[in-house]
Amino acid sequence: MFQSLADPTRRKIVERLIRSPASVSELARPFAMSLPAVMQHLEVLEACDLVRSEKVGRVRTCHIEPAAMRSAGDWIMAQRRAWEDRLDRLGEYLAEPPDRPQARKK
Amino acid sequence: MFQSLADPTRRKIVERLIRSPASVSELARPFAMSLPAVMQHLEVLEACDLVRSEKVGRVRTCHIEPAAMRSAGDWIMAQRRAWEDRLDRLGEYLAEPPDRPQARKK
DNA sequence: CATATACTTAAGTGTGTGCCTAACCAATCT
DNA sequence: AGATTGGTTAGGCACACACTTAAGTATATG
Repeated sequence: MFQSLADPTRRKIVERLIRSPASVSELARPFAMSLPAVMQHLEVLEACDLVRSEKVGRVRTCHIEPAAMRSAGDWIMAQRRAWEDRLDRLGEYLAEPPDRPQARKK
Repeated sequence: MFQSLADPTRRKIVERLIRSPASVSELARPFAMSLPAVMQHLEVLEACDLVRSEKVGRVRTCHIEPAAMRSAGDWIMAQRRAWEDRLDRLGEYLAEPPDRPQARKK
């Protein structure tokens, strides 16, 4: 999932698809890149359920599946939250009398 | 930044550092991996400002820098928001009379 | 001073990733 | 039917990445 969003091309594709669904060649047009290359990016995005696509006639239309996006957001938010909790605990600690050994190692 | 979080080892390191700062070898201990390997992960994390570290005596202590984390979270949140806006607009569209050509191609 | 500890640097290796070209279907259009 | 359009498959190539081992360097410790 992060692996997937690690590539800038793929992020651009996501940004594009957020605006509206699009066909493969529509997605490929803005990039200075062969069509197969874009296809492979789409495969990656589909593999992690960020994007889904259906083929009608000869055109495949892709759209976003926001559920996966949420899970990546969740991880980051969880880390951020944990960090803020830690800051809070640090605040409490600093509020206590400063001469306390408590150097408990291992 | 996403590139950085793409690696599971690196995510584990971040999770560990969120709990509290730690030395390089402390960070390395849980992993079945040589110390230099962990160092390289740390370099990546520092390169994108997710982690910072100072050396005192012979031990280097690492801690998180939450600002960078926020920026990745922001991107995801922006996408999520845009998606929700889009759903809203779709709702408005569906509320309109359904017989409208508007097939504007190219 | 000698040894152990905590990193650091350097160099090398196997695998993965992103991209390409070329050839190949399968719907549409004339 | 024949040409065009939209997509797919296959193979290959170059570089980046995640490691490794081996050999440092600097700071404690006995």
